[in-house]
Amino acid sequence: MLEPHHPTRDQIRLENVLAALGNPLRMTVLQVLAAGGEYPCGAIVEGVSKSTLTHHWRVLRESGVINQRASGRELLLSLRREDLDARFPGLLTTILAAHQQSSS
Amino acid sequence: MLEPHHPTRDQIRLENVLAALGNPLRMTVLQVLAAGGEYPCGAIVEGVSKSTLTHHWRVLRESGVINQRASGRELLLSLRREDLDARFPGLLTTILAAHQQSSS
DNA sequence: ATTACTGTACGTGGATAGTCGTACAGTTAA
DNA sequence: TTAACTGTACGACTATCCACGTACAGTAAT
Repeated sequence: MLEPHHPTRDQIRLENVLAALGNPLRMTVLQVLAAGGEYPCGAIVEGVSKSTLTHHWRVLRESGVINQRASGRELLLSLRREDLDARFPGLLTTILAAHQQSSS
Repeated sequence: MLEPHHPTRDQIRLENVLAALGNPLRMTVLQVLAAGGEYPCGAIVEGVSKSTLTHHWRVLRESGVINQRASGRELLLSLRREDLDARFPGLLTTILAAHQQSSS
């Protein structure tokens, strides 16, 4: 399977990250991936069609939030925590904490 | 002039805040207001029509980012820093720092 | 009262977002 | 080699976003 395009660390733009996370489905994905590890595309969100998920993977990938790595017939998703922490220190941690706050 | 509707502190939703700031014009507004104080609508951004600005003021207001207060024939805009800091500790500071990082 | 000023409301048009179904490419298993 | 599985590509459709011009309401100044 072809490796999709990812922005380099320096190409990650704050506005794209915020816009990507300004969506409930994608915020949920962030929360799942924040625990660490890799997940195939189909193992994160339920009740949404495959083509809809593909759309959201693209938004998250092109904004620099996630990485997609081919493995067999799966694409494994993971959070680009090191890159995001290096580019915008504290941002991810603060957003995740705010989301916990918000959903309680 | 009629006071427009603002969400209460508890009604502020993280996703709305992130979506509001995931736009270059509105991020610029945040940066201006972050210095503190109140500004009339027409004194923040140039080169955009009044009706376009009204649209962005609504997005920022309804997401809970800004306050609009009537004063004479002006509406004074200010950042809802206390409310945002109370609701999402550190979020605003981190985003502003990230924006400085991003624009350099 | 009349005029000027500040900003919103409303309608419009083009662009983008979000959803889906179908079709297809690549990989693995039978 | 066939069949099943994972996910993307593409096109369609609806809804929302973003920008604008025009019209109007409220306030202040003349």
